[in-house]
Amino acid sequence: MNAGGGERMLRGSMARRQYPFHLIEPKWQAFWEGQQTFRAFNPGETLPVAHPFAVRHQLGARPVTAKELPSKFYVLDMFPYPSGAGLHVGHPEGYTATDILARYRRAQGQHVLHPMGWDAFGLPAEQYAIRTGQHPRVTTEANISNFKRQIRSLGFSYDWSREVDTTDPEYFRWTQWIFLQLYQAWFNPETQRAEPISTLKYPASMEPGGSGAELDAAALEAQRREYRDARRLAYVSEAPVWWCEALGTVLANEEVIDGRSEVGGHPVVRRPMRQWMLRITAYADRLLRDLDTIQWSDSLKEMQRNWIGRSEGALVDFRVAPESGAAAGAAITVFTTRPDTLFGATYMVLAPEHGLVEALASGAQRAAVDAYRREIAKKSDLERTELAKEKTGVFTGAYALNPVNGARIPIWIADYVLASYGTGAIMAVPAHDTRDFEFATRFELPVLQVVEPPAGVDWKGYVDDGVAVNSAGPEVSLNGLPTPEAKRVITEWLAARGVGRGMVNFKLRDWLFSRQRYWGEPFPIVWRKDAAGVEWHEALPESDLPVLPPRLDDYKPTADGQPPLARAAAWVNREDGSRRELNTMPQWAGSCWYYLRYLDSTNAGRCVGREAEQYWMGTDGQAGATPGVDLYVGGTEHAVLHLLYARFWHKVLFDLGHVSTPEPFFKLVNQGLILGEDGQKMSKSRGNVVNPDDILVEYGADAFRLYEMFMGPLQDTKPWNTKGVEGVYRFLGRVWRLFVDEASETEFEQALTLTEPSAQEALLGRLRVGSSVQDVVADASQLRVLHACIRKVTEDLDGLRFNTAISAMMVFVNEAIGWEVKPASVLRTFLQLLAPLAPHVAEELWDRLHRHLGQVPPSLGYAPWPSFDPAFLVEDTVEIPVQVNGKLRDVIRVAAAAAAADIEAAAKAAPKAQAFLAGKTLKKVIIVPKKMVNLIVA
RNA sequence: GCGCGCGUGGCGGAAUGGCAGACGCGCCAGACUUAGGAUCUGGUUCCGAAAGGAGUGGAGGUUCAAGUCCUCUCGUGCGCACCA
Repeated sequence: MNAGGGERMLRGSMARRQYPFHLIEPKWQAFWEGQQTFRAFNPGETLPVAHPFAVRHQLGARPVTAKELPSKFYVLDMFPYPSGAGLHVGHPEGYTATDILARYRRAQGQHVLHPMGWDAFGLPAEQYAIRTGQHPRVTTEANISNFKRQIRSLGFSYDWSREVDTTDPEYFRWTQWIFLQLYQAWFNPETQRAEPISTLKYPASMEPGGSGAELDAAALEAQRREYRDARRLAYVSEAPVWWCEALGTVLANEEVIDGRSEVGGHPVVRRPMRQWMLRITAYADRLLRDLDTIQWSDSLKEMQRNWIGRSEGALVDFRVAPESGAAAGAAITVFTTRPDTLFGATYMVLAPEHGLVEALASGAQRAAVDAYRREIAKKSDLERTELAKEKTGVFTGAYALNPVNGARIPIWIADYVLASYGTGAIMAVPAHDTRDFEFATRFELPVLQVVEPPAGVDWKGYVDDGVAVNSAGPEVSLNGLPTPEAKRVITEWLAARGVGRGMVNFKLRDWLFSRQRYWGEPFPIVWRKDAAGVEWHEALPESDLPVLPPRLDDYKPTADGQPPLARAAAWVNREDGSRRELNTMPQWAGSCWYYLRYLDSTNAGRCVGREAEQYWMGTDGQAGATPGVDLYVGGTEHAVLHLLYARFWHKVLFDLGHVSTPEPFFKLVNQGLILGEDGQKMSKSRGNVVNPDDILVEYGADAFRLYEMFMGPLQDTKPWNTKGVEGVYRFLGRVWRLFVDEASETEFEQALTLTEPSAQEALLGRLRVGSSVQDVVADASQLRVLHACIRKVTEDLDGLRFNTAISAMMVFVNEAIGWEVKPASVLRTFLQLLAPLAPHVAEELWDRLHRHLGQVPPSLGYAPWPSFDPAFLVEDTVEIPVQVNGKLRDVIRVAAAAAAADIEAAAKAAPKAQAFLAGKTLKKVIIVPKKMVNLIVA
């Protein structure tokens, strides 16, 4: 906190501080740190006897067992990338919400784990290093320390003893270790889970003494190695990847948006390179299914479902017609979700990149095909999608035979068919597929109806279910069958004939896991050459972990396009002749498992200890424990990538027995975006960025926290309005004045102006609680106001409705400020309600209130959460609206327990209602006790 | 194009099918004050002097009663986007 800045603000736009937050906030932050108030304890730890958690739960003096510990509550924030720009107002929105929950649950007696850390590998620090030669470690540490200062200034109750940093060798040692688990595992399709690679069964020909006995031992092992390496969960692929020249690295599919890099918006091109991949596709089905077992928003689940993109259909083999040149007789397999429309296929389309195109292009069409392919190859992906309005393609000159009826159909190539989805080839059914219809129209290809839509709907371009027509071949007929039935019949027929089979296809691709960067985790992998000169890879032993990156003077890729690690020849070339892997892992790696490291962040022997993992993930038999993280809060920008990758890793670790829950994050909430005051997305170029530091100097952390929550529902997108901060700031000022004696306040203010900032905190002692605060019994109306507030705040915090919880506290204060005598017990309870949201001012007033009463203040953070007594909320009489024909006409006050007949009589007697009853016949009376009465007249 | 949200005062927003607009901002009036951009009190959906009428994007519907449920429609935000 910058006291000088605060003084400047006082003389500037603000006339007067509502209360001395600038002294209170650092004071309590220092107190919490000194007391380690928010430490969470693992089973087996010995708690300090004086720690408020130990006191509350009567633990301490000896190691605590998991059974003795209260029920766990793991509330997690998405940890930030510590950028040089510092915190923006979006970060603390989620952090404030989780902090409120953490404090609330502690008060309720739960054992709260609320950690924070740093996702600190990443491109900006590396690019800065390239420009300046400054080691990314230096930049990263400076940024972390700035972020930490900012986060601490907001008074969040993190257990900093569990802080993690993905760039710390003691952290990424375990990131590398998890990679080795992936490397040493395969996905067994029979058990549908990952198993150690040692359980992999080899084909008979590769078994020693099998039909491959003619091979020598080395050749056999080479074969087995190739077979094995092709099945690992971490494997090497030569497939085309997205290369970004500007960033000097490849990117994952997910990091490429419209043909440009997600980071920086640089152009990317498709290029074949040797890359590490992770076999996430093996988990597609489980990643999809298990969404049903977790509490995420529907929209988020839907995004993940779309990304996984499951579709059921069939593979169908078409034969290339005999006269079609070099490829004659070859099979072209297509994937279709509509095998029932097979009789309507009037042409086929292959992706321009399809492997058979070369052999198919014949005669007169050869030149056209080559020209088209050259044209497509030149286009960036961006152009390909932009130009998608008009479909293009060329005829190959070849024909294929439809397996159902032998029909001879032309084979085209077109870029509307993607090489990377399905088989890269389709059968085109223009009558019942929009894209095929557009293409067929453009190139005047025949359109043949095979589905009869409901009456009145045009069959041309009809893509939904109907009844099959014109679908009879020599051996099979679908005519008259509804679409689902037709699909089933034809798929069975294709399978029986050996020309097709049912198939489930996914959009999800394997995860491209290597990057040509310096500032990331090195792979624990080396490369060797066998006797035949074939390169193969080998895992380093666990004892070699962590594999540290080498020191470099220059962080750029080498002149011949090698990653920067290649510059460290002494590091790359090992004494035994092997060479280290030059790639590093992507930034996602560290964030895939950080929530596990928090559970046991200093464990030197395991990524997470079993007992700690089972306690905090709720699988050790605690009654009602949530399986996994209880609440995970973060932005939607991670809806697919981080959350899908982390679920994938977690499932692998689960299969291999390292964690005990199938899903990591049980409940997840996305906080909404905070827009600038102009309603536009905050950005430097618009000049509408709000810096939390500025708000803190002027209004303090408590007002900032309160405002972030008061703006509206956590999940909603909402605009910032600094005037709104003033509103909650004034509220805190009223809370302050509820307690503090006016005369002492004035005296304090005057002393403040005469005292050096460094000595000001001592002046807080001059403030006294006002004489209207007395140790007296509260009256019924005061208790009603208090208990209504307890109920509302409790229910709203449970439902994450922070905005309405704050509103309820405002209602309480607006009432209480008018009381001539304020019962200390009522104010004390109110401070407990306020504490999770505005902890600093609550602590200060809590402390003063107890001293005022001559008591030693107990720990506010661990004081049991107040419960409300419905008895105090009961009112003798209630006000209920009187409607006539459904319209509000009057309001009557009746006894809460009034009989229906009495209510009816009172309603009829209500003066304003009577005016509408006069001369009418009463037809019906509807009475909802304590709610309303409706008189129906005609 | 497809999928998922969301449309309520001047603004942010609140309302288990039961008094629409809680709470806050802003605005208006008043009190205190040398002063107010501090604080306190009252008012503030629209039309109307009032009585009263209208009102939750629009049009229908269900219901004694609809911001809330149903159908259609318009607008808007987000996600995916030639995924066969």
